[in-house]
Amino acid sequence: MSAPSISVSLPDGKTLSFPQGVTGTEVAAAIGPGLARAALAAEVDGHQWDLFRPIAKDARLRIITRKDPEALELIRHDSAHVLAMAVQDLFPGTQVTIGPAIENGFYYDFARDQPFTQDDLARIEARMREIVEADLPTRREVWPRDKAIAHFEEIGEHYKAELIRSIPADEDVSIYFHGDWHDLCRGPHFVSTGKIGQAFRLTNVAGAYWRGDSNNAQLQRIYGTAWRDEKELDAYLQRVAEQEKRDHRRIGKELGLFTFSPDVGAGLPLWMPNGMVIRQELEFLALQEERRDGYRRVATPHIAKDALYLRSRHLPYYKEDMYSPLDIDGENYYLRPMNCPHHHLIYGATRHSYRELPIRIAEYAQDYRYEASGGLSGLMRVRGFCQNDAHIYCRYDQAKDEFIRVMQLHARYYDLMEIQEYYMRLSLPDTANLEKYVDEPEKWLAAAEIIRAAMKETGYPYIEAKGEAAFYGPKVDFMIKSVIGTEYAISTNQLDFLATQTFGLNYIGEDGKDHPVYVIHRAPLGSHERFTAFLIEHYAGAFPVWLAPIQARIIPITDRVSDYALSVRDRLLALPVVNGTAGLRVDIDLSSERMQRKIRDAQTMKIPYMLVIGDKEAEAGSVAVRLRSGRDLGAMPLEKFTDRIRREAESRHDVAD
RNA sequence: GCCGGAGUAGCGUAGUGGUAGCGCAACCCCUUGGUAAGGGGUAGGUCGAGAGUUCAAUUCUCUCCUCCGGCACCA
Repeated sequence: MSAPSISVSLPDGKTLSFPQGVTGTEVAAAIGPGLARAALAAEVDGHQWDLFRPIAKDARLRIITRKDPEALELIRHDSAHVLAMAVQDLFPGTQVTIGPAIENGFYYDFARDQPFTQDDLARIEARMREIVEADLPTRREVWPRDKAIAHFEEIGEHYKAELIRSIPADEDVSIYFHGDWHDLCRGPHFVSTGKIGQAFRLTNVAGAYWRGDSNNAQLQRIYGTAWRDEKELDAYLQRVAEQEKRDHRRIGKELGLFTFSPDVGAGLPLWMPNGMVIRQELEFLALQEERRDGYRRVATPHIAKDALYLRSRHLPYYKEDMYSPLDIDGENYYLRPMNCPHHHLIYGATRHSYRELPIRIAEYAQDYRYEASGGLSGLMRVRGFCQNDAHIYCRYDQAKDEFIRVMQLHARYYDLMEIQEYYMRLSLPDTANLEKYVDEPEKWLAAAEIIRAAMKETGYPYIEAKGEAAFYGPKVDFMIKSVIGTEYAISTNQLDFLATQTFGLNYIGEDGKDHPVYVIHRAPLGSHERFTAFLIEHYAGAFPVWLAPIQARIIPITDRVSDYALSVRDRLLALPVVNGTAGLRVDIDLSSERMQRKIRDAQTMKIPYMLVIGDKEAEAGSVAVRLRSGRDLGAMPLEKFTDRIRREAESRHDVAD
């Protein structure tokens, strides 16, 4: 079979053929410079999945089939256009703005005074299906910029006109027509609306600022999801349903992990006994790992005077995001939003020789930030949280190796928690917006170099992002994915060259003189709050033994064995466990319910082990072990069970079921 | 903070301009049962808070609180 060719229809009715992969430049040369601007239809004999592509630079004209990753993006982008068509059809006077393809689907932002309702959404979706059914042909035109501005102003599309105004004056713009409807668009698009297919859904309406700026007017954004076929759509909807089932807010309630109260305040979680177990175990893990890496623990107050944050320079940057100060004896005390300044004071309290460095100061520390009310979300975004914080004070020549050690510490945690997918995001200052950062260009460059070198050396995947740095230095965030693929920004690490100035943090070098220290801020486990939210989703609440709030529940079948069952519990509670903060966590169900019911209750609580005890077990001095997977291990001597559960708790690795 | 939606018992929910039901959980009784819901009964509500309209408000209006979906923000 010969490769399909691309035929280009010219305005005068002639058709030219090109092989696949021809570039826009080549086509332009063949049809003449005058025509390159004209309407251009690229089409392939007998092929369903061709597309329009502007003749520009070296863009390749090629056929996109359903197998191409690009096709999905086209389906979504075309869907956004069809959504806008449907909306303008049903709600005249609504202005269009932008509508891109995004992960899983698309959206379109509209300017309209009246809000769209759920009912409107259903009507719009129905209209979209008709437009797809009608299979309207796509046509591309290239207009001079000024003509486009005048046109869109004339038809009342002021947002579009504004968009075009930001394009350089000598550039042309492309306009895509689907039937009579048209929109400014870079393309490409399919040749007709029918190519989208019907595997799409409108999902929700939301507010969104024009051009992403909260000083601008707010538009109405309609979101949709779109796929190649029903099967993909169903799989996606199922994934969403699974995410809802694993939602940490829901499971947190079901398992009694944490709660909130309007009387305490938004974003201030109350940790319940079961949730506290997870916090304690995480903290104990950090304690062990950090001791291995030479950290020393400190404890510092939750409040400080404004003087501290003026000195650290946090106050001017973040005043709006801090709780209002307490006025005590005429002085302003702030709830601390971070621990860095406190730790700096500890470093600075003593003179340090170059021989002592690096000095690593660690604290699981409670912080308070007055986060915007609309951004709060379960344990993911809170106003009171407890950070796995530490600061490393080191020499310039040690910074890279220290940074590498920090990243390796992350990897150890991820390994332990079976986090397969993660990457680092290096955040540098936005060069267009430099007033947000400390003005020390050379130090920025030097710090960025150290971090890049460290990241390269570890070999973990990373990306770079502009404009996300801390004001005092570049930042490396770790992004991790749960088993169902949701991404969490879980840990943040920075290389700080400012603290040495603001807090006078130095060390005495071999030459007997003072030298500045570099400070590494790091928090591999992030906060208890967010990390727990992640773990809940990751494990769907079925925590491994070392984290499980209740590790084993004893289920006596009859009252006759109550005494034996209680003695089993007491023996389990008395066992020392090396890694556990307080031995095994075991309870007993002495209610008069039937055994089946007790098993169900334990299952619902996702307790790893159920120890069923009846006359036989009491007689033999054994326990019948059932796993939450449903597997029945049968009766075994208590010692055999304790060996297993202790090994699991101590190693932090469950035996495979 | 902004746009939109919501708040009824511990949890999940129904409902109405004439002050509320259901399921699960809780408690009591019967049941002593061998691996995911035995049966019966009892109790539990300032219908998120405050104000207004009304003869009468859980229901309509306003303000506040809290939550949800986004946006903006995220040291």
